[in-house]
Amino acid sequence: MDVLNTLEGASPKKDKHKPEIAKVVAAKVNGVTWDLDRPIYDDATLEFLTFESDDGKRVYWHSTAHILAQAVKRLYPDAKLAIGPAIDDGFYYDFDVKTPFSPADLEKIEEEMKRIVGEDLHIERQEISREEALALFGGKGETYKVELIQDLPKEAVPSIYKQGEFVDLCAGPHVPSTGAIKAFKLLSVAGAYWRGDENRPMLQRIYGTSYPDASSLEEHLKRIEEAKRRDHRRLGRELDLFSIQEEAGPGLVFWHPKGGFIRQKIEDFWRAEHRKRGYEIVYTPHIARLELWKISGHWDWYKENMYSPMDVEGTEYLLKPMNCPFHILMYKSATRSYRDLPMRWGELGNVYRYERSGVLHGLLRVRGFTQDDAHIFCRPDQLEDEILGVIDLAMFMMKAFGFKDYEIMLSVRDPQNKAKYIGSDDIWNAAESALVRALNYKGLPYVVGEGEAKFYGPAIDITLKDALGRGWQGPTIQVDFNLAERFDLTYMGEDNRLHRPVMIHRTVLGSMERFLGTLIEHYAGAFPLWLSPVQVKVIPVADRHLDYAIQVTEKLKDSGYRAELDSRNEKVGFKIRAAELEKVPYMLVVGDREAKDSLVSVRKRHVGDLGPKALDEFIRVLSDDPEKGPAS
RNA sequence: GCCGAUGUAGCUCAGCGGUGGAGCGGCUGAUUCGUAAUCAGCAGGUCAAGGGUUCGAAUCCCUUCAUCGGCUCCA
Repeated sequence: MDVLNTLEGASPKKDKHKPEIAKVVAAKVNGVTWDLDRPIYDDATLEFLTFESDDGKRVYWHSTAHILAQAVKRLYPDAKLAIGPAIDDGFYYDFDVKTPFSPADLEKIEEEMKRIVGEDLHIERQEISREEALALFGGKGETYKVELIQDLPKEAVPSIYKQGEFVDLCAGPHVPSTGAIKAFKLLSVAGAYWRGDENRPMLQRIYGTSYPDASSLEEHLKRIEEAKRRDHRRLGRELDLFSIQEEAGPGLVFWHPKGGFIRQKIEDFWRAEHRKRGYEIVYTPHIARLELWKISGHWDWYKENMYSPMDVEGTEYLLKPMNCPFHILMYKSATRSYRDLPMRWGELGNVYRYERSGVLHGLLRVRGFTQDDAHIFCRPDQLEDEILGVIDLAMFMMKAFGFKDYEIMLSVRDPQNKAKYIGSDDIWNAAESALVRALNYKGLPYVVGEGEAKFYGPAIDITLKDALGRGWQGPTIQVDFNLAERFDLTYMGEDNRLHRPVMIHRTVLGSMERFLGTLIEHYAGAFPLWLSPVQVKVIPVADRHLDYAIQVTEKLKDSGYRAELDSRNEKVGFKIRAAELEKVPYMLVVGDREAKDSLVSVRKRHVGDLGPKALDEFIRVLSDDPEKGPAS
């Protein structure tokens, strides 16, 4: 085969559409990412990749991971290499080492990496046979690499990348030399199981990121700081919204008055919106006989998430991890007619699930939480419309809380492990196709998540994107033909015969805890007007303005706004600062000037002084505020 | 649960073998002030819990609990 060309000789400078050559990290040849010095054997479409593109970033970060591995091998020759991919905003590399890395080790490794970058080692691709690859890595004692080679698909040709003394098994591509990596930082070290399997060895994973220039790296580090600033655990304490108390137990949430207020506001909105859409609100108990959970299948399929039974006069009871069996029992409390369907029963249901201690995280992963749950019982011919209705509601809710972007996943069974799920293939296929039809009807793009289904049915799971572009677990819509079967649910059809209803399990917020946690981070604690526990802070300049300040506060309260007076004996600046830190949307400064003419000096959160206004005019400002509340 | 780190006043943190410190917050007093911190005084801690080493432990060791960063798992 003749080599027609390599990209080394290319001179992209001649073409203004091509990026500056120094910034090119790799190329795409016929759509496949390609090393710049890898031969091209045929006519091809050619595209240059820079760091600006997603593929380019991946190449850049992956190359940095190799430099990390090389540095680790230099400093710790006994370390065994596992894998080192690029991730969303950087890279990691897993190592098997006798003693875990310390933060001080990271600094040493970083120093060595700088040296490798300084050496500007040429990065060379080479394709070798499977036997050669096994001999090469086997000879180095790289047992993880050997396993990877053995697991390569038959047709795959192993490729290796060399830079100086370092060689790694890798599909590539990579930047042309180590000197291309300009700015990088190792961020953290953590344990990670080999191939994500908790029964296999725990490796040491080093995370890092890199950029073509120092200022971009700096920006990235600032984004990490910004995320820390928005951390709902921190804001929850600073804004006095909620707490989790060691004395009570981990994963159990205490809603303080301000957090409770926001939660209640959301719940009120939730209930009103559900009633409007034909839902009825129900309440059910927190415990039930073990026998019920056996019928539902939870005892067999969900046991590892449930707390141990408690003895009540010789009968075993379980704390509920889900609400569905209760709604099913209610369904069975009467004979249902086809005319009754669909029935949509919503409940803000408190459920308790056992979560392993290491996974608990603020409000986002707790042991007791309130699902904004609902179950729709419908006829098979109504199923698609009902799914569409839930999708609409979910979209409406996300919009109401300012989430503009989302990702949709169709969660299906793990094809390798169907024993984890109840029900026949037929039933699962029917449920899946109902969800797919609804998504297609709406023209919504989605990815398929194998193994992401619930034990009783497939689902549409929606991930919300917050103000920083981070993804959060949001609504879920699950189609279930199984529980109706297990509980022998029926309705009387038009034909005077008994039929089996279909169930939809769904949440549109997820859980109050997780949703509030998400919302706190999304808004950075600065809730829109309608959710703010305190909407207006009235700030008198001196004691003699107290009377007028009280009048203003009362007038606002009478107009239906949540106003609070800061009557403390402090200077205006102090109270402004306090109100800003409390993230109150509006502050009203009242002094001699205002008291004289029934004015208020308006200051808007994050914006500053808006100047004096008549009190009535300010009330109009409030009622016109776009954050006054979702249209409903 | 696993790997690593951490746990000192309500919060943020210093102290790291010789009988507990700061700032903020809180309380009290003074000040009456115009858009992100007025001044002063006072109170507040079995240094996460339990055990050990030591003449002596917040400090060293062990166990437990909790938290944090991840892994696995999830609303």
